[in-house]
Amino acid sequence: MKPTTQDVANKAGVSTATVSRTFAHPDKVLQETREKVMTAAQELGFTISRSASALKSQQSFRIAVLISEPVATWFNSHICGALNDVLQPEGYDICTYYIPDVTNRRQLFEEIPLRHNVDAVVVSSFGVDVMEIEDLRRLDIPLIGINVPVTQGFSATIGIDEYASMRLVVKHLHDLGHHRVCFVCSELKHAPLPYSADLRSDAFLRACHDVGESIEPLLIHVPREVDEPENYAISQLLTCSPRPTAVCCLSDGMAIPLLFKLMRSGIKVPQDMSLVGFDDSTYAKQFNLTTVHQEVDFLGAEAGRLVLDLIRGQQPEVQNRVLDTYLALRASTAPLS
Amino acid sequence: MKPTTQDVANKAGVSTATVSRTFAHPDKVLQETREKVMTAAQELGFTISRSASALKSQQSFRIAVLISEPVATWFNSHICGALNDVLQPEGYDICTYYIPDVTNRRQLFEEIPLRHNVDAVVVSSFGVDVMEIEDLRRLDIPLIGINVPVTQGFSATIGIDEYASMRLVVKHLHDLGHHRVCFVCSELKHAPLPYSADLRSDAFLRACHDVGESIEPLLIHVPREVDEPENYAISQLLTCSPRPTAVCCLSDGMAIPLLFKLMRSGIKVPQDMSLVGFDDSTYAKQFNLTTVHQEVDFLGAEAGRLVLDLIRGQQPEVQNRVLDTYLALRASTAPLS
DNA sequence: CTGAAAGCGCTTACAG
DNA sequence: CTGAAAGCGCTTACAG
Repeated sequence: MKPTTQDVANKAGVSTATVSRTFAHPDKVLQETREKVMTAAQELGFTISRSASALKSQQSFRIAVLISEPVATWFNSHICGALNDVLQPEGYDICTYYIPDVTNRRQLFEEIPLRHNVDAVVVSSFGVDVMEIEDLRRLDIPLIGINVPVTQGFSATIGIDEYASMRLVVKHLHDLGHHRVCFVCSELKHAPLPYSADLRSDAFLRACHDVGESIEPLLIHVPREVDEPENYAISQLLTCSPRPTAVCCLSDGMAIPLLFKLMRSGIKVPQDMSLVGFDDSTYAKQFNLTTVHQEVDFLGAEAGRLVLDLIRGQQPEVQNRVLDTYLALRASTAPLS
Repeated sequence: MKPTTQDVANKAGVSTATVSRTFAHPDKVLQETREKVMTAAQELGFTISRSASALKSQQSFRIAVLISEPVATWFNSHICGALNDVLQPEGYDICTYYIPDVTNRRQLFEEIPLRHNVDAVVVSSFGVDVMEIEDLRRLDIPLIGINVPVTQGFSATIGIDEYASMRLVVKHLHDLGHHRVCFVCSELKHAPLPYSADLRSDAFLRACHDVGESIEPLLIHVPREVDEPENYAISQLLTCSPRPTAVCCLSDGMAIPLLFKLMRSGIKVPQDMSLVGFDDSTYAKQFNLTTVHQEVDFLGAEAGRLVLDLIRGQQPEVQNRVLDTYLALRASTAPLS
């Protein structure tokens, strides 16, 4: 009942080879023949079987995306959406593998049946250690990193520059006359991975140092197990003496609730305290939050194009590409009064 | 170089049939044999080829998820994540197809190579018209609806009851003594589909009607093309005379920015105006927003289980399942003062 | 440009 | 419980 290349071939009066070519390499088929085949295919409601194509052509048409936080997260959902937008039209499925735990992660890497079942692996926004990279490289397929802290071992990477980004923030606050600047570093509950948070707080400290003596950096580190990180942070902030006049957050996900809680506690933003986020994610604009904008959809789309290039055996123009971020200047920061 | 069932069979001293069975139906293989096979497989780094399994067993191990808004949306990202969590361990990939336009949507339905390339189709949160349902039914695979306004034609559906949910909201505001209650209905820019928004505002009106004469419903309809819906809504609200004392929003995505803007414009929530959202999505809790809570992860997971049941030929216990929602009572609503 | 033919790596009904 | 064997539906190198 289900039509095959054979059925189409019969109907169009050609061989199955020609039917196959019509779909896979239309340019290798005479236009006239192509039209006969397409007509026959349409009438039969024929579509190429992915499994058969895959088996024969030794591709799986699947791309694994490794994530360490749930998909239902601002960053990951945008990355996965953008990857899908680029890869689906080219015939590739994206398959997300959520690997929350760092502890037995290497074991998980082995359990995921990646071997010969995916055409490329994308690592989204977490650090992969040397051993793990080796495991992945043994698959002998392209390995693409998005916002990975260490680029070594990857076929190609793309991401933002944490340090340059934090420097934008620190510079801005410095220009506004702030001296006591605090960084709120809240580790995501679901991302118990060593790098990203540390990386950004390090970047903050380095940026403060580089901007000059006049900045007195402060760090608030919200433990992972805390239920209401913004309340924890605010308590810490209010007990600082002297109180910082500007606060940077690891992400908008921290900054936005903090903004709300500060308003509630009578601390005016930006009059009493300047506040800066990171990501320019949901609501940042509506809440007038000054934040670091990262072009996450473009990041995902370009990563998708890297995947395609590498699968097709083309070396990408830039192996480790760095995307610019910019400071979205809004009303949550103001000169020190 | 790539190990096949044949290689494993040779190494383990069994037939390929036994290797295959060890992976597909371990219970049909003697434990001793199973162990031999697994050892050989491990040593060779063997994994079953999905394409070959798929081709031979006439399954595709792919589930299409049709969405009308981007994945990078609160609802869709949670649904896709939950579906993946349930279906991936069972060997199924979920493939999201984003169908934004209602205009040539039917054509798109035909272009998506679903035929024989997916084992089930999930429609997430949009209305599918009669013709489209027919197209999908012709695929002759399970058709599952999540929060679909019309359940007819689906193999099974699961979702919340819009009317019951809005009734919770209206009842609550009524109990608090509010009479002039406004519903802000902002159509999502990316979801130019007829149903969901209309459905909920209808539900609101019906709920108002049913709760009694004393409620005077008001509707603000934010046009799709408006750039800053919350500003549009607030302008409309402030020009109402007499001004409504309570506002319900189509979703938290509207309510949360509105809450912020109201605070900014000196209108105190809840003292001057009560505010209710819908979804209980990101930040709703942190912002003390009274809202309708829908258990979106559970919804997605249960939909995944429906998919599995139907693929396996089992009729689900309930064909059209309705999940309860509840009113998350928080500080954005208060008695009329 | 097109066709005949081999074969990708599994699965499963059948026989033992 | 296990094996021999057929075949799922394509693709592609080769020949014409």
